[in-house]
Amino acid sequence: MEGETGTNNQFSNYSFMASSSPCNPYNLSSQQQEPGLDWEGMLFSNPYGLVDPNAQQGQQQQQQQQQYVDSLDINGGLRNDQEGHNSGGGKEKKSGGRVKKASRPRFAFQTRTDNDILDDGYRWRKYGQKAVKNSSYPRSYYRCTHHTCDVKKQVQRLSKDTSIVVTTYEGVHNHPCEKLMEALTPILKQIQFLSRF
DNA sequence: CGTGTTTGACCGGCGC
DNA sequence: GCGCCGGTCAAACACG
Repeated sequence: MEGETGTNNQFSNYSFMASSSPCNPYNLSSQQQEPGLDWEGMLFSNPYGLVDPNAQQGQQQQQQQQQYVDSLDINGGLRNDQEGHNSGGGKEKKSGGRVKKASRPRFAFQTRTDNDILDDGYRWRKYGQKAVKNSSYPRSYYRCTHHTCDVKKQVQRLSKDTSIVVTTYEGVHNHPCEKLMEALTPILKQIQFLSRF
C-alpha cells in the first residue's frame, strides 16, 4: 500500500499501453466491444496474448503489461509471490495434495467498459467475490469451466476510475476456445473438402 | 435437472 | 502469537 503515487503512475502508463496495443484482444478503448468473437486475438495460440516471461518474441507492450502484473498491486490486492500463489484457503484440499504449481503466467489489462463480464469466448464460472481494501468495488474470481483447464481470472473495477475494469488472467488455456472452434468448424470442413482436389 | 451465482466460512501468508 | 487480508470452498439459491 505504500507508494500509492507510484502505483498511480504506472497505472496510467499501463492504461495507455493497454488501449494502444495492436495485439491485445481486449483493445477496447471504448464501451462497445464486439459482442461476438475477437478473431485477431483468438487466432493466436495464446488467446489473451499471455506473456511467457521466457519468451523473447513478445511485443514490447505485452512485456510491459506483464511487468505491471508482476510488480504491482491492484488496489493492494494482487501479489506475485514466487510460488505463483497456490495457497488460498479452502478446507482440506491441502491434504488432498494440491500440488504446488510453478509460477503461472499472469496477464492483466484494463478495459474501459460498462459491463464487468467480457465475452472472451471461454466459459467461466464464478467461484468467489471479495471486497478488497482500498477499493469500493469487490473483486470477482472466475475459473474456466473446462474440466482439464485450470485458468483463473480476477475482475475488479477500479475505484479511482469506475469506468475501468481490471481483468487479471492466470494460466493458459489447454483447450481450444469453444466459440472459436464452433465458428471455425464449417470453414475447416470446407477447407478439407477443397483440399482433396 | 443441469449449470452458474451468491455468500459466509475457512485457510494460509504476512506484517507487527 | 495475533490479527488482517486475499483467495478458495461449498452449500444454498436462482434460472433456463
